[in-house]
Amino acid sequence: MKLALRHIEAFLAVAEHGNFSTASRHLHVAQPALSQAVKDLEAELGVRLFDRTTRRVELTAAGLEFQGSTSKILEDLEHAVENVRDLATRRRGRIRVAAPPLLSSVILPQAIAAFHRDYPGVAIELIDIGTEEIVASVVTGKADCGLGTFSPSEEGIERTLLMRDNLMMFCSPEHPAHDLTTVAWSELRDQPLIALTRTSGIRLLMDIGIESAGISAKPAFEVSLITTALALVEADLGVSVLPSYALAAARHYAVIARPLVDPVISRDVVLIHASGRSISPAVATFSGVLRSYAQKLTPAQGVAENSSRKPRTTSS
Amino acid sequence: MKLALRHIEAFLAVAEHGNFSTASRHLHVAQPALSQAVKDLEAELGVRLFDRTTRRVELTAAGLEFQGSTSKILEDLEHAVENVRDLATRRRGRIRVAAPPLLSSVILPQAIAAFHRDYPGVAIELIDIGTEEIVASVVTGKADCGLGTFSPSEEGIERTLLMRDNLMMFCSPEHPAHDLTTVAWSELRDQPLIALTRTSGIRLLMDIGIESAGISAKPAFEVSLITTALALVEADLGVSVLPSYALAAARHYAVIARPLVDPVISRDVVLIHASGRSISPAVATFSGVLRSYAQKLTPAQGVAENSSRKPRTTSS
DNA sequence: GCGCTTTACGCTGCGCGTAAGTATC
DNA sequence: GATACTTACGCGCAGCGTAAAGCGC
Repeated sequence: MKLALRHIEAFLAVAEHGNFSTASRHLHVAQPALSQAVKDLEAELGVRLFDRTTRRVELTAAGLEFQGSTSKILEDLEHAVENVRDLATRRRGRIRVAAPPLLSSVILPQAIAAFHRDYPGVAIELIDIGTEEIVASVVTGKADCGLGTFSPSEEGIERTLLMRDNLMMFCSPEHPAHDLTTVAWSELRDQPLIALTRTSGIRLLMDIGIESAGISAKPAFEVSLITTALALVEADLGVSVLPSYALAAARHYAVIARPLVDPVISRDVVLIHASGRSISPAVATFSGVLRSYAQKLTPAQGVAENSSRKPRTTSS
Repeated sequence: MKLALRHIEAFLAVAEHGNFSTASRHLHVAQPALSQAVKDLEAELGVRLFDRTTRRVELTAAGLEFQGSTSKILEDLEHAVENVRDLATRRRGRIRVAAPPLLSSVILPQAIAAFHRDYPGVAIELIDIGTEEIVASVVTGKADCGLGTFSPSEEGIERTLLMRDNLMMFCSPEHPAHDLTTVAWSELRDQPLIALTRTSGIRLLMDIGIESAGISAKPAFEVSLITTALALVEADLGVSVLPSYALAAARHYAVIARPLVDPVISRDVVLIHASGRSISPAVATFSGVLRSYAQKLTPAQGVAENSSRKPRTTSS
């Protein structure tokens, strides 16, 4: 014979109701089933738990003691189950998302805000670190998921494409390029370049573009924050090379953007999580929210300027 | 689907061992049974508890949390079961036995000592109160069992005969009655009587004997303690009427005893417990110990004197 | 290819419900 | 005699074990 929760539940129900009949109705079982269960439990414990005639049912000393301990235990178990179910239903949880600075300030804030509206119990921790540290964070488990652009050779991660975009040139509306539809990399020759620091993934792509165009542009400025770069561009101190989704970050600046061609350098922004490790329900849902926000941003692809501040239309 | 202890146990075993195979051996079940149990549990909770490939099995965040709570809960349950089993095996428990002063000092000390040797974990509470309060104590549950002589009209109690004995006259070895085999109640006429107080059950029986003999003996002394009565008897200040088992209490006194006849007044010493209420395992065992000690005392029936102090034999 | 987990499948036995029995008030 | 617990009995299904099939190393 073996102890099971049904035994405890039967016992507690009878103890609480003071008789078998109402307890059986409360448990949605036939009354003889309860008699059997309590009998089995008593046999298992070797003690009589109830003093019962056909007229009265009341706990023995042993039963009283057993009720005290088991009722608390069963309550704790309920809470444990409830707590882990809360994880499943996203009523509770934690998401640690690692992302590079640009993405942290562009897509993530809105996505996090939207997710938080729907699942206020889930704590979101945003780890804004350099792209090169993101894969390591995810693989070692310091982060649950990560955003960015990663080399296909990276191992131990699963990828989900969020969006694909091309690099664009950002410049002041007064810049001579403002009437161009596209800008070739070679046209950056002799332009004062406002570049991101070398730890940036974008900087690496920019260097590739510049090299493939056969020019050797030397950055006039090197900044780490995209906002700094945009401010410098707005002041017409030079041009910058940024992904198209930087437009979202640029909407408070008087800047325009033009697609860079020859070559078109595209960049896949993906969501990654550790392969082999299961994604938590909260992360799975968050991933979906992120995708939808990324798609909202994707139509911006090809938009060449910041229309909110400079209501001037350019041919796409 | 319904949560059962086997699910929790399966989960915890796998979590502890880190793989299904060794866990299954440890639980003495086939390995697929574990897979099924864990799978069912995960379905019930709506969360994946393990990240498992065929090569590695490790807890998810949800699983880790669930392990923390359930392992403690299952441990508590083990303790609860163990504790109530201790009651069954008499490793633990409590016996509250109500007894009148004489019995408290004669049979009970030895029986309690013997019981305590075998079951040191059982606490024994000796409630020495007047006979008239004993039934009430047992019926109301203030005591688990009671000793004494009770009217057959008493309700709500179950009786177990411990011993039957007759009233005897106790006197000094120098008393004229020392060469009598028996003493008739009528011979108590004009004897200075050392009586117990009216709350004593023995006193009631004595009064019955005196009345049936047609004499009207007026007590010279009224004492509440049997030891006091024996001391007075030893000092030859009078004779006393006591049950034969009082000899056991009298073994330190220089007193002799003679059976009282015409009529022989017998007294059933019984163990009682509340009817309808189940007797605890400890009380059941204690009852047996008491019976055996009472039987050891019963041969004393008819022994007329204290042989240890006065090595003189009297015809039975 | 080996060792682990999972899936498939048949069977045993547990536990439920229905029905009859028993005891208490 | 009414009511509530217990015993008896048959059945369905949960859960186990055996066997076969994925799936990583």
